[in-house]
Amino acid sequence: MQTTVTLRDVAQAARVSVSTASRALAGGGLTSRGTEIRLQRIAAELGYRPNTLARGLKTRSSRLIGLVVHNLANASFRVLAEVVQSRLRAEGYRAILCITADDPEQEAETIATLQEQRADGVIICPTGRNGTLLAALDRGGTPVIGVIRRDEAAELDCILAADPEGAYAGTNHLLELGHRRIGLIVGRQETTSGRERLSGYRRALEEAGLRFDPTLVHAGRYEPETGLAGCRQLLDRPDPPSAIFVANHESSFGVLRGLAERDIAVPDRISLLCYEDMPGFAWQRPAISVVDSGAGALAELAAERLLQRLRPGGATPSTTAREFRIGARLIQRQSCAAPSFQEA
Amino acid sequence: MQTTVTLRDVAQAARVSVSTASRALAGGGLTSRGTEIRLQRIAAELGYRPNTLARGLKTRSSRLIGLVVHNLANASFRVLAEVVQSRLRAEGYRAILCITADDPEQEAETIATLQEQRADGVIICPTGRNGTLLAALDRGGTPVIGVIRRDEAAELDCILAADPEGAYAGTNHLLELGHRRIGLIVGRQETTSGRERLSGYRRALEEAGLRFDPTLVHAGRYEPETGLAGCRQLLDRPDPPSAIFVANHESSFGVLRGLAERDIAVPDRISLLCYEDMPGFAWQRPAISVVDSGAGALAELAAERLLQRLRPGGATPSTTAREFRIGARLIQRQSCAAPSFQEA
DNA sequence: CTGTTAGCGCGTTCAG
DNA sequence: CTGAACGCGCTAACAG
Repeated sequence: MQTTVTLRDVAQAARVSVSTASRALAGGGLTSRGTEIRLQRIAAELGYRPNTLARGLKTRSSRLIGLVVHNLANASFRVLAEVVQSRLRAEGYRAILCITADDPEQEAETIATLQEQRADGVIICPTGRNGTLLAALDRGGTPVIGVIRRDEAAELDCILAADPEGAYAGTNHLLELGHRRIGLIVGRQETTSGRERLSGYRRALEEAGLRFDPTLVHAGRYEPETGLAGCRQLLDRPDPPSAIFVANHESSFGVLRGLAERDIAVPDRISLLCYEDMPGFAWQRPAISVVDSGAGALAELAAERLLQRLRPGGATPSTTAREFRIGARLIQRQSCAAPSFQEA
Repeated sequence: MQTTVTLRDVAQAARVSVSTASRALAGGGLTSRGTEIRLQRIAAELGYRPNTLARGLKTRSSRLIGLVVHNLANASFRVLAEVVQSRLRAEGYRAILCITADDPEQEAETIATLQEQRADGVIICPTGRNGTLLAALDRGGTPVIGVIRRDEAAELDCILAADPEGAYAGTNHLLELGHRRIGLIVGRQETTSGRERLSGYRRALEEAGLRFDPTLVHAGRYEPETGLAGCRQLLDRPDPPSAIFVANHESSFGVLRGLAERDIAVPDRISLLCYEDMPGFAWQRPAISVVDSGAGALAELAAERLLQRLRPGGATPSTTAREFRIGARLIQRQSCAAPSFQEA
């Protein structure tokens, strides 16, 4: 059954040596035009498929790239996976999907496996606890590109979102509309993005001459529940904010629910601004304004950067390890408006 | 730099032959306990990582599984990817993520590449145009499990959703609430799920003694736009339905929008029932009732079935190729109610 | 331009 | 229980 037709079979059928067959099929013009097309034909007839394992053993390149993310529920990771996969495929690479659940142990195990698999490169959103492993991998010759979060312990190429600027721009937008009390739902302060978004919010406030009020800030895990809890807490205040900035993507649904359960009209009563765009936001009613962190562009740059280092003579890490930022973009839809008089 | 430590290095350091080292690290008790743990230690010290490529060349097994889906936006595909990836990893396999965009050409190319990569198995949601290729792959010894859609041309193991029953149950639910005119937004009739859901809807209607009215049915591409167009069309009728069953997951957002833009109260004015659960539905206001097609269970069964065939002595296709159905489940939330008197 | 030779790193016979 | 030899399928030296 298992009719694995090998290069030798093709060579024999064509009455040439294996190496000639190899060269002809590689097609670099290392054989005469005649034998080249003849071998192409014979190979096709026999249904020959080169064995990537054998080739990889020889060339020390598996054409496999590790794509390591925390999950696929987050819109950014999803876009990352789709874009990276497609860009890599165009260059003859395949992506191994690795999901870590933001768990250092699973991440460590994943890195080890990727090493055994002789992955040619890795694109990873790090947990931050395995920087040493990642740095070693990179130094060992396997390019590693960090995305979204920076691993402080590793000197890696990394592509990040412009979170400080994005949060600043978003907050500013609300400020310009006239809001003075702006609630913030933000991610855990142990993460880069959590910290950076809070700092952008804070800077905008202070530049506008407003006092930073920590009680208006609700930092928590990346889950809808965080948004619901934060939203309720903000609404329960004697002096609720006139706008809420949900800078923790996963929490958006929770906030939406929190607002709806008290029949709070958006944007008439409270303005709502979210972070990281996703298809659902545009279809909501009112359509939700967002700070788009540019996951697509980030993914493309990550893939490009990796591919560049994969090409012969590609940049080595030590000389060039650097950080890129993808600009954030404010997308105005219908969920933000000037505060009602009552609040002003 | 590239300090690739090989089995030979380990053997030399331990002053044994390569084969002894191999056996010791395999750990099947083929060496003395002493050398076994000694080699384990030395290997660890040297940071030895077996080369999967070389091993695969020898054992004819890459430990790689092709995971082929149309996209990652669809909630079912997302769950499929997460679950399959995790289940496979537990057994030492890795998933290669392949996205086809439901395009037969990309699918064909993907299958070819997977063959070159010597994937040990494939889990695929087929486009339906490459059944021959898939069947050949399966017969060639690489187990292929079809999911979600059936490829008519290929005699494959496949795990499908219970779409006829799910649509039947959903429609019945609305019928029991007292609805008599139920609009249906459904997928393209070229797809199994599109046809089966329509037929389930139809059967429920007829069993209830109602005439099937094709003008209440809007079949279209798997996109939000389909839902918006269908919703508008239904609402524009002189006799609009009192309930809408959105049996095309991607269209849900569009229907939600269509309802909202005319300020139609759900479920007071119109009841809404969707298909395939996702986190967002529960967080909506009102929370959306759904027919859950059980993507998680489907993914688990697909992985399990594949693993089973991968194990030595696993079932061969010809003797056992069969179809599984994952039961659908109605999840009642708040978007369905009895029709208002005006409609009855 | 083509054939011959030699491994890539590992698992697995076959002797000892 | 251990070592020596072979080959998985392919590419890359080196000759001719």
